[in-house]
Amino acid sequence: MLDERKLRVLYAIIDSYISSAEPIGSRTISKYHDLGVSPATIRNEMSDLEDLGYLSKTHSSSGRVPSDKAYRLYVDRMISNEQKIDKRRKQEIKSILEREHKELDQLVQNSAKLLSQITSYTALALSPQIKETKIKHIQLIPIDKTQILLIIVNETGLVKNTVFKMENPIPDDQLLALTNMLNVKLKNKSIAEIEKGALSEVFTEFYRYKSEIERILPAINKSMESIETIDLYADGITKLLSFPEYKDIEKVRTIISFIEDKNELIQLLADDTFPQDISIKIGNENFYAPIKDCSIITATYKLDGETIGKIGILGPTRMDYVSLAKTLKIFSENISEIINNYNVSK
Amino acid sequence: MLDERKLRVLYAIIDSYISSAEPIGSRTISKYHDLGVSPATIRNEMSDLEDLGYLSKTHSSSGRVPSDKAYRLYVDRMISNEQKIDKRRKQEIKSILEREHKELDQLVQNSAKLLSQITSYTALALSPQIKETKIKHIQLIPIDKTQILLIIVNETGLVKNTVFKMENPIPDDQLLALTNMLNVKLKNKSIAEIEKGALSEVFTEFYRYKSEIERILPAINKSMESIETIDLYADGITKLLSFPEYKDIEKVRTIISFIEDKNELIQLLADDTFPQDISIKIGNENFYAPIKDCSIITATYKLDGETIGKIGILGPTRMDYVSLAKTLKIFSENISEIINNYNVSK
DNA sequence: GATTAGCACTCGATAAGGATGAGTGCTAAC
DNA sequence: GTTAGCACTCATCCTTATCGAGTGCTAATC
Repeated sequence: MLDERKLRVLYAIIDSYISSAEPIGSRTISKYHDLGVSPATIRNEMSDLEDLGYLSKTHSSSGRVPSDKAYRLYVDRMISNEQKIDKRRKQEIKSILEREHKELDQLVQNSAKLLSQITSYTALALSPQIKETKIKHIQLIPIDKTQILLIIVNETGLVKNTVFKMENPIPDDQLLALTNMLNVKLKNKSIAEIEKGALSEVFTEFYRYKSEIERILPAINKSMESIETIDLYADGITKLLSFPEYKDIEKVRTIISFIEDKNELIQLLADDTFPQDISIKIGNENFYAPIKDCSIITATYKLDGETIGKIGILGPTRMDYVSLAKTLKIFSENISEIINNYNVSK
Repeated sequence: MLDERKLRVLYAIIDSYISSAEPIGSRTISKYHDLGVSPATIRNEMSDLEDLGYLSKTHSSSGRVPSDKAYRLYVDRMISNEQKIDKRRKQEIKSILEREHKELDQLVQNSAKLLSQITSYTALALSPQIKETKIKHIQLIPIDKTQILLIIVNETGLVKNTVFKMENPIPDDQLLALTNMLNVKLKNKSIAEIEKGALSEVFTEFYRYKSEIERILPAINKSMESIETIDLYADGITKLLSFPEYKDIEKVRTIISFIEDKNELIQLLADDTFPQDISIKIGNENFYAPIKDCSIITATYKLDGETIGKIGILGPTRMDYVSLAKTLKIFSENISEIINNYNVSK
C-alpha cells in the first residue's frame, strides 16, 4: 500500500511543511529532495497519498498539507528508531535546573519555563502527585486555640501544609503525643495507603486518645484530599501567538482559554496513561475540541521508578516531533534524576 | 478654559466611546446626549477640545477619540465624587470568596479569578507581602541528617516553609530547644524586624547554643529572604484577546508577554505607592512601553491597616473606570475583611 | 456674538474587476 | 511506468470605483 517511494515523498512533504508552514507543491519536493523522479511522478504519488488520507489540499489547485494521519505515521516510525540523547546538552540543562532548585514544585515550574524558552513552544507541566510517595515526616502544630497546622514532608523533600479548624481546642501536650504517634505509624507510608484505611487502623490502637482522634481524623483526611490536588503550570503561552496557524485571534483565544481553564487539560494529561515515557497526541487524537488542531507531547518524571508527574509541549500539529521529543526526554530524565538524587540523601 | 458645555461634550464622547470603541461623531452626540445644541456647535466644541489635547482623530475626517488626558480628567472628577458601594453585591462576592478560602495565598488567587470573571477584564494580584506581618509560630523540623525544615506561620494564617541544608547535623534535642527559643523570642515580631537584627540580638543571649546558632543563622536568614519574594497572579489573560483595540496579534502578544514575564509588572504594581486605596494608571502613565496603551486600576488589601498586597485590573485605556473601580473596591475591602476577620481568632 | 443649516471635501471601508503565479490533473508521447 | 506539455483552478495582490460617516468652513439666522 505504502511503497518506499510513497513514504519518501510523504516524509519530504512533512519535512518541508514543518519548516515552511505553507502547502507543498510537487516542484518544491523534486527540487529540494533528490527522489530521482520528475514533478509529474511526484504529483501522481501525492494524489495517491491524498486518496490514502495522508495529505490534503487547502483548495483544488493548492499544494498538499500533511494530515494528522501522516504525522502519526511519521512519528511512529521516528520514535521507534532508538533516539540518542546529546549528553553534553543534557548536562547543560541539568546544571541550569539544579542551580535554582529548592523544592520539587519549584523544580517542575522552572523546568516548564526553561523548556518553553529553549523550544519556543508552550510548555505544560503537571505538579508532582505525591499521593504515592512516602511520608518522611508529619507534624501537627497548634496555631491558636482552634486552628491546627498539618505539615507533611515527603521523600521528595516536598512540603505540604494545610490549616484546619477544630470546634474545641486540643491541649498542646495531647497534640504533641498525637504528632509522635502519627510519625511512628505513618512514616514511610504513602498518602494513598493512608487513605485506604491505614489511618483509622492505626488510630484504633490508641484508646487513650480516642476522643481527640475521632475529632481530628476527618480534618486530617480532608487535608490529605487537598494535598492530592494536581495543578497545571503553563509557561510561554505567548509562543502560540507566533505560529502562523494561529494568526486568527478567535482560534488562539479558544486554545489559550482552554489552557487557562486548566481542569480539562489536567484531565487530558493525567488520564493519558501510556506505558511509554514519551506520549504524543496529534490533532484529533486530543479529545477536547479547542485543541483538536494542536499536538501535545508529554514525558513523565519519576520517583523510584514511579511516575509522579508530567512535562510537555503544546503547539500546532505542524511541529518537529523528533527534535521536540528528544528535548522533552532530556528534561524528563533530568527532573527524575534530580528528584531521585535529592532523595538519596535520606 | 473648560466651560460646562465643553465638559459635557467631552464626557458624552468618553461615555459613547467606552461602550462603542468607535470614533464618535458630532451627530452621535447630539442624538443620544441631549445637550440642546446642534451638531455644528458640538463640532466647534470638539475642535476646541482637540486643540486642548483631550480628543484626537484617527484620520482627518474621522470622529473623535478621547486621549489619555481626557480619561485622566474624567477619572479624577468621578473618583472624587463619593462612591457608594452596593452592599448586597459586596456581600454576595464576599460569601463566594469565603466559601473556598483556605489560606491567604489561595484567597488572593481566587479573588483574581473571580474578579476577572465578573468584569471580563484581565485581573492581576500581588501575593501578600508578609514581611511586615507578625510571626505567630516558628518551627524547625529535622527532615533527615542534613536537612532542616523551617516553618513560619504568620498572623494571617499564611504558612511559609523552606528547606535548608546543614553541613553537619544538629541533634534533635538541640533543634527542639532552638525552636522553643525562637518561638519565645520571635513571636509577634515581623520578618522585617528580625532582619533588622532582632535575630542575632536574640541569639547572643544563648551562649549555650553558640555554635549551633552560628551555623543555623545564615540559613534562617536566607530562608527569610526567600519568603519575601513577591509573586504575581494573572487571571483571564484571554479577555485581552476579545477587545477590538487588541485585534492586532502582534500588539496583544507584546502585552501578554509583558504580563507573563511578571518581573517588570511586579515592579510597576509594587512601586506605585499612592496614598489612595484605588490607583488608576492610564495609558502613557505606565512606564513600560508594552502597556503604554493599557490602563491599570489597582486597589490594596490590608492587614491591621497595613497594605500587604494589591489586586487590579488591566485592559485598554477605553474602560469603564468608574464601575471597575467600584468593583475593585468591593474586592479589596472584602479581602481585607476576610483576612482581618480570620486574624481576630488569634 | 453665538448658533446652525448647508455644502464641499476627506478618507477609511467595501466591493468588483483583472492580472499573476503557484499548483494541479489529465493526456499523450517516451 | 515515467514524464513533458497544457489547460484549468484559485488564492493573492493590485487597482479602481462607490459609499458614507464625519469634518471644517461659510453664510444665514437668532
